[in-house]
Amino acid sequence: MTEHSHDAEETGREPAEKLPPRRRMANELRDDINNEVYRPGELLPSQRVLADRYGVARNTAGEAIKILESEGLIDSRDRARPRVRERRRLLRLGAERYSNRLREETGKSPFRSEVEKQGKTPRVDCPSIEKIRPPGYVAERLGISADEAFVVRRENWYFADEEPVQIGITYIPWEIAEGTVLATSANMGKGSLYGRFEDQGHRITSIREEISSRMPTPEETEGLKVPAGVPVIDVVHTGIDQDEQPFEVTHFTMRADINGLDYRIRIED
Amino acid sequence: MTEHSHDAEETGREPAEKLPPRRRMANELRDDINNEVYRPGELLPSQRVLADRYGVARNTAGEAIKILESEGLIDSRDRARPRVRERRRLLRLGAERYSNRLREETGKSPFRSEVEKQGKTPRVDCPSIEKIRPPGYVAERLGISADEAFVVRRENWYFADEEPVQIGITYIPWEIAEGTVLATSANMGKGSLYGRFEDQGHRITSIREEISSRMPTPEETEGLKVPAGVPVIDVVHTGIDQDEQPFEVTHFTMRADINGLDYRIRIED
DNA sequence: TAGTGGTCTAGACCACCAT
DNA sequence: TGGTGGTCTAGACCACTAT
Repeated sequence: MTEHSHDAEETGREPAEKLPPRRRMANELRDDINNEVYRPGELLPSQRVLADRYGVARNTAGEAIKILESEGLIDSRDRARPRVRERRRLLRLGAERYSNRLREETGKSPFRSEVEKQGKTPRVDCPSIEKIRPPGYVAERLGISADEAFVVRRENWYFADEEPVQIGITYIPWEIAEGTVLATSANMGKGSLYGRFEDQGHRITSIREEISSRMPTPEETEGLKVPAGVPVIDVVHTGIDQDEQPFEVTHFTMRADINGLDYRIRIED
Repeated sequence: MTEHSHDAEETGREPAEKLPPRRRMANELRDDINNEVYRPGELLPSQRVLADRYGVARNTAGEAIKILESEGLIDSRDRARPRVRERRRLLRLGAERYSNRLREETGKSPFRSEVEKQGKTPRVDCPSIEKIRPPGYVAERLGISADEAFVVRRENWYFADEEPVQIGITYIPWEIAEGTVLATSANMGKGSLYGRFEDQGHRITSIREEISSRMPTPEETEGLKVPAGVPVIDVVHTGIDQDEQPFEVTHFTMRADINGLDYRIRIED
């Protein structure tokens, strides 16, 4: 005697009743979640209760739940009872974040403004600055040699209300960074990073952003606290100056449940 | 006497030996994959062999493999032996695909050009055209009422070498589509979709693209044949005309293992 | 036909957490 | 302290696929 409503099932799914138990169970639970029988934030019944209700072994119930988890519908942090995942508002990062005027007016970094828009407190950490050989894809985009050139690698971690949100690794040709705070200091001062590039004669004029998505590595899962069933978005950003020269590459890795991108682009004729 | 090399393990990982077997096993297999002990495209040993080698039950070996699968490192299509996944070249979709000049010159849709660049054969299917009430987010972007207005909904499936690559759902205000091929025909003729908009007096002048990423729904997994451990990218695209009026919204859903985005953007001062 | 992955079961032990 | 999820095991049956 189940308590849920599967009366007029009309989801156009599979052969229907020939599914293996864990999948049938996952399907019904998914429907219940989508129909808000279980609401966002709500706890699911325990595995033992569910196993009983569906007439399967506890193992099997656990597997059904794991299916939903991998779809991002359910959140099983630690050993807590699984909850229906709540959809989160996304940070919407756009290209205006590079606007020179905006930067000069507010002196504030785009990440900070966007986080504050959500009433949260931004924090940016710069745990390391190194002089290294550039990775191949970076050298390529900067138009330098991966074997001969050096770059400064700046690692940045971005937080909203102390929750890790994204990582950004910035690579700067050594010729540009040498002798400046770009090569030495975590604190970029007024106008932030792009303010300093301008001091060096590189005013950001256009950008290239290459976007892709994938599942996180275990290190990223750990560091960014990415929940199960949530991908990351990679953005390889190249800053280009008034002479059409690339002067900086930043590789962002962002939790996809918190971040999105929002571009408004003029179409060249 | 294992055959693989875990001599000088120096991955800065966990408490090391206190991990549960399935996780330890997954870690070692992952290292082997990253170190190309198992090469891309190569078959992994069978679960029974692995279970033996690692001294665990077959179940447990299977779970370890499932972990790597969910990370996108391994491909277990159907019941075939799992293979180390090969990284695929991405279709790089950019904003120049909306260039009016390009369209007029080649008459070719941007998707087609990009697929042909990879030496593959593009195909676009339009299985349905309907007149409906717009979903809320579409109405919002078109600046119309979700309760009173109608739109034409055109569903498009994109293939490369007969492999499904992405889906695009285009919504067009009824006022614009009414009485034109936009509302009736799968075949858009020369200049494709945007050619027809131009016939109606809407020349694409700027676009807005909102990008996010998530795991696919079961329907998408099925329809797009998304392998396990691969996310999808959502792009909500809004076309804006010479009068700054939105005239079309297209919602793309793309397999993230095949598609990427590539924007070059002028920074307005 | 032999081997594979997919799946299920029943029972077990653990660490953790709220009461 | 009792219930939870996490995990492992050993054995089993199935459908499919290579040979």
